[in-house]
Amino acid sequence: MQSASAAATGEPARITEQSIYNAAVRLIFERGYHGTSLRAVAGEVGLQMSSLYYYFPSKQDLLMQIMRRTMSDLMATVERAIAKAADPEGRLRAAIRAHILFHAKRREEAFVVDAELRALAPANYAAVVATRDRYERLFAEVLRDGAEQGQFRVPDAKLAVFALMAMCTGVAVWYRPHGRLSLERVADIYTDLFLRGVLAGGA
Amino acid sequence: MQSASAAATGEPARITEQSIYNAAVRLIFERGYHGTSLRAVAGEVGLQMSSLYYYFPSKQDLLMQIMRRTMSDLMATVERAIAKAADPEGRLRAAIRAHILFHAKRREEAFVVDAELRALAPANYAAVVATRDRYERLFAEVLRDGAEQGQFRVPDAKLAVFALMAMCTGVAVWYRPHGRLSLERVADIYTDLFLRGVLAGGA
DNA sequence: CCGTATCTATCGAACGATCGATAGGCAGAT
DNA sequence: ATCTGCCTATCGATCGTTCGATAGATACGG
Repeated sequence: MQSASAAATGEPARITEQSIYNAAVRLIFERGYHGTSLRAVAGEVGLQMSSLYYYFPSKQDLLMQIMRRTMSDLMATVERAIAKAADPEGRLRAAIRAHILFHAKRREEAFVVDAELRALAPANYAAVVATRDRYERLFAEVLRDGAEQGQFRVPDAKLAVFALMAMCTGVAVWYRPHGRLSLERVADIYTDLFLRGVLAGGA
Repeated sequence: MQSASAAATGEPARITEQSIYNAAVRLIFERGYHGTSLRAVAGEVGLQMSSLYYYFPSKQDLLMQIMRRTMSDLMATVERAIAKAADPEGRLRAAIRAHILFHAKRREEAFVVDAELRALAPANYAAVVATRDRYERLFAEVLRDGAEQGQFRVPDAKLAVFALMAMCTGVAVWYRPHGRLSLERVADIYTDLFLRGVLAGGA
């Protein structure tokens, strides 16, 4: 008596694996890692908990896969955006926009990455933090380039990146797909706000 | 054989209660609500877990007390800061500074308030969110005042507050007492960054 | 000043529930 | 006959909570 999910043969396994991933993301987003039981994840997919171990070696590993996949996609997205623009201002605008769009479109995953760092085992924590630092350096370099060329005025690039990251990552906390403001509008307002903050010129 | 904590008669109880509060804040800050066991909290204070129930009716209530006390103190601090300034720009500067200083000086408590909303029972969640909304309205009103008087240019006050809150609350995530930049310097940079972003004038 | 009752602050032991993880089996497709 | 995908059953550990007991301080009546 197996429920809704799968009949099973080759391809369906991939579907099941993705379903588990999706369910885990949603539940961890809602309740946190320690607040989410594997039984709840399995129930969401229509499986018994032990069946999850056919796809994932442990709960910790499941979280780690979410983090890895999400961060890798985010990094690639922002790198592509930066590469397309010519000057620091254009690069910064593109990077912020890409970051915000990503955090809105994949808000649950993005939020989990930010909120569940604490739940990682030491080795995993170190790996994720290292990747995050590489990611933040993308922005810091754009800021420093712009400052050298006189386009930006930033007293401290690292601090500015902290501010920017927190501000834009926050979109994943409150954004709702059919909210009062369109996503494009949100991205525009945020980008303008930060750029006006760092652009040279004016008092 | 009771350890370091208390000999017991009236006054010491207050000390014990405060110790439990402090230990809970620290552990929940580090490991999250669901990742923190009451046994760990008790162990930190040198008590048996059952003794905690002499001071707190439940784990959930302990979290709720942390939230209430912290939010109440934060609200009072920012309200005082706003009251002292005359014009919208001064009020905004004062409010941001107060918010940042609070989140740096009481970073563990402040972080717990932001990060553990999900761990609250529905009724508690509603209460805390209502208080948070009142708090954010303090900033929104200053922004709207300034916009009406032509000092600020904000396309959407609510969105600007979201950005500001995320940005400044983030200080509690990374701030360290003896870091590279002094707290005053951090507050200045953040305040300038946001104010340049919302001040009228310039392109 | 003495005995007795009450209060304060803590303990150790135990509760049922739930956790992540494992072992072994079984049905169906290849 | 094997492999794939899932099951049932169970493990030991740990969770939050409750309980009765108790040592020591305090208050009170004679």
